[in-house]
Amino acid sequence: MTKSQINLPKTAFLMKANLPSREPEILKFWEKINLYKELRNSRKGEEKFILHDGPPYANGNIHMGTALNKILKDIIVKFHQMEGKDSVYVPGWDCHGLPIEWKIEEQYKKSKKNKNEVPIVEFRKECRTFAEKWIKVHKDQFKRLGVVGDWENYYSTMSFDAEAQIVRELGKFLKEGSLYRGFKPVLWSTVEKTALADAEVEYQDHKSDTIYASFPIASSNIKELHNSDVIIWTTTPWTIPANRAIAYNENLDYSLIKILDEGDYNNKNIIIAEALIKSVINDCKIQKFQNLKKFKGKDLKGTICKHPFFNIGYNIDIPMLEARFVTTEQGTGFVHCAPSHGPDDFNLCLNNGIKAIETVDGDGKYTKNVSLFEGIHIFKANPIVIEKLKEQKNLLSNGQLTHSYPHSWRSKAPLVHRATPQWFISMESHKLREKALRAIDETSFYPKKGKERLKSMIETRPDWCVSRQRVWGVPLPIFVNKKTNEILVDDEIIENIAKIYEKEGSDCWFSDDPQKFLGNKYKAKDFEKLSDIVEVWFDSGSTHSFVLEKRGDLKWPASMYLEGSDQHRGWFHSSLLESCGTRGRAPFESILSHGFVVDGKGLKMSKSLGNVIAPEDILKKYGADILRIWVASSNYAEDLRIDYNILDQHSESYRKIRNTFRYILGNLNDKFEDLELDNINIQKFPELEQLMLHKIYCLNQNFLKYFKNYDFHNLYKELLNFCTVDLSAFYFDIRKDCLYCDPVDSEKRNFVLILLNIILSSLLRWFAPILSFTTEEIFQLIYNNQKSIHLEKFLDFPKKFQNFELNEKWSNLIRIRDVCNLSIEEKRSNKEIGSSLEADIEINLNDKLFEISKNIDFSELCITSKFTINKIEGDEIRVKSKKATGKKCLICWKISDKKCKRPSCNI
RNA sequence: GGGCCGGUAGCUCAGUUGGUUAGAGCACACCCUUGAUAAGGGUGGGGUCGAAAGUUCGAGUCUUUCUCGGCCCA
Repeated sequence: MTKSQINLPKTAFLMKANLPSREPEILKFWEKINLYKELRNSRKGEEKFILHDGPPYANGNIHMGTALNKILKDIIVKFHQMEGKDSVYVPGWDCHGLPIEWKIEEQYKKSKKNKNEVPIVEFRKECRTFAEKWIKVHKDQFKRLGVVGDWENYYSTMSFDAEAQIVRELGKFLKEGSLYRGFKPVLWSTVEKTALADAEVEYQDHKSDTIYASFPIASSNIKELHNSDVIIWTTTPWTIPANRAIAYNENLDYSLIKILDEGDYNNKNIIIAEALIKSVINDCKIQKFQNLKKFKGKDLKGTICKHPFFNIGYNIDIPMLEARFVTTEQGTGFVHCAPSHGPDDFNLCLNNGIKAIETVDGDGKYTKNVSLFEGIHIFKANPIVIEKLKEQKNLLSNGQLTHSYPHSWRSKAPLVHRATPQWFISMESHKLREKALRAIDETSFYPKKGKERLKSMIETRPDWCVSRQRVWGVPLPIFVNKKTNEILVDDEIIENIAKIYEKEGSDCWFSDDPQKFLGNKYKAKDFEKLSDIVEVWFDSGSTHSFVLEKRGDLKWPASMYLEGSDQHRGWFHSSLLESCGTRGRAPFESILSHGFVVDGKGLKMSKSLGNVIAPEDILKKYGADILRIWVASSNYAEDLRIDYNILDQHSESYRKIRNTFRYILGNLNDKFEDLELDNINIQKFPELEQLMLHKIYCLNQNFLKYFKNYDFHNLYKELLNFCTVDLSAFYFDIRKDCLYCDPVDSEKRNFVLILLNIILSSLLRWFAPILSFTTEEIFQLIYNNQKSIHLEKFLDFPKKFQNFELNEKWSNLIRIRDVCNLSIEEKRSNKEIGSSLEADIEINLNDKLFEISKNIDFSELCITSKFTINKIEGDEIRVKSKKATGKKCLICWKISDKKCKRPSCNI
């Protein structure tokens, strides 16, 4: 009977969230109302916030890292939208490149198709179809996470517009002169006269000639080394003419040895690694020698050698360079470096300003760049090199060795590293490095440490090699004059190519008459058309040009780029260089980088460890909002841990939040009223409500502060604590009495309802960017499927909510309340009382606290039936509790001797 | 192997320029409530701050070494 006399909460909002099945319904709603379009309309003309999407590679299902990335982007985009900005998100995909080529080749292998017999254009079409398929898959998976964006008009690096613009971008480097032709070693078959990819290489045993050769030292900081020889060991004697440097390891110990045997090396001093003395002595059959001196590798710094052929036209300095790839596994502890014939050699030399040149032609013959050897085939050169070394008395020993060596899987012929023409963007010629470093300084980084990371990479990186000998990509739009060997630099031609690509894509480069691209201005027969493609980092590094600049709904530069921390060497890096080279500044105003997803113990996820969790598993078991909580509550500056235990904990927090909403909705009976916060007359409110308004105001300030720094884990924690500490355990608990038992027309109760409205309205907005689905579910409930929460703005709380004086007073009252709770708990554990409503508390306070407590109803505050308050000296707070006496009111459940103020009190 | 970043309760995170007994929420335990009930309240236990050494009157905080992990490079 009495239940009908009180106002118990009633709501259609169920505690059971059932997110895995409810969320797809909400997705349908967003689709139905065309949320993305509505979002744009709602912020027309407002300041733009553009988070430019780093394109994922269109291949394979998404994993936790991608999910994290997209959710974090979505959270940020939504925050800015709710802040009132026109916050546009255009997703994109990276489509060209080797991984897709491999997938298609794999399919060929399965169906026993020969790739070489398939026309390039047909092959490329299959790559395109493959990428399209995965874009579709990704799109659905991203949408399911609650990510809102322009999914209908996404961008891709393989769209005709993109391919055209990439050509224009390259044209800019070409015109400027910073794009130059250099040489870089690739694995080459002299039989097929072609470069081979790693996947096309087979390792087989091969018998090689080996030599120990001398490089006489010309100058060194170590006195004793003057007139000594550095000894190197190699299995490719034919690369000696191309030698330009010698590598050592600064951590190794080296020894200077005097050879006492008769012969060319009689009384000669040589240096080798100490750890390899024995093996060299054995190998070279040295009988007698003497140890002269030991020294550290690092002391070799600055040493310059002469080429073994310095007397016969090779009068060049051979610097000694520090390199970590030098080990004591084999050889002498010194590695001979021919930048044209080895990747290690190439990189080391490039970093030290020594460029590779074309030393061997496609057939395997030395070019005119190699004196003494021009025209000789490299596979016939070893005996000649050995002979010449002997002649010059720079051959310590030679022999043969059978070892594993790369061969072509098709012809089975041994392969060589051969410097082939490649296209580079210079870091120095037009001050690209300087521009990029300046641009980094002008960029905000979240977290700050990203700045140094990117900077140190730009500081040391070599020139950017942008050409690849593959087919699935944008062709390098370059013609070389057959007679003069000069590169054709002409804006008109570049623009002509771009225009053609805009219409039909870049496939035609491989199939159509070259004259099509050259127009009437040049004759195709005078030029060689390149068949290289642009490396894919240039593609994605150019997205700012064909997405941000080209679309009217976006702006250049982007407000933010947001990716995993590995992209400091990837997309952040390539975008920075591309943009600084073509536009003199970064394409972004800020960079946010996040760590990697690891398992609950901090280990990386791997199939073999069995600790992989797929986003799909989480969506099925928990729902996207739980995953979004995980993103928001994790510190993305470090690696992010995830396992089912962690997710369980977050779903518990979710339930707390959900129940907070449910309490409000229940007491409002799902009837929500929009209130004009400025019109609220605070003075009329009970103090407790005034205190809550102050707390809301402060929370919002912290909220804004955290949001400004993209500090979501602290922001989320603040919101969660508000729900648990301030609302559930305090305000809601205290106000149950008023909400349930006071008459519906009571003034006090109405004030409480106003507060609940304000709290609901605030919480919905604060949480909306994170709990995108749940806040929408509630919004639909209170607005009867009218509009979306995501179209709303954050509330602007009037300054008058702030009341530090009141807050100070109430923090003291809460301290008193805590002591009361302790006292009540004591009685409870003695089994004297159960519910706090059975208690009668005697509160003794010192002067100061007594003063502020005068008008306070502690029985309301501490949810007891009775209280008395006295002034004491000595202690600050002292509370005694006893069991309250009297009868229990059936309405408010308070125990009293006399009738309470509730109308139908039974006492 | 090198460079960079990191390790604070079971979990997610706070912890100012070194300064009382290292905090919060969740989880856990016990109790209460059954009018927030697939809820709610109260109380409580829980930490060698990755390890060791050093600087200092005093170190989670500064230095060094080690260890474990992550990213990038080789």
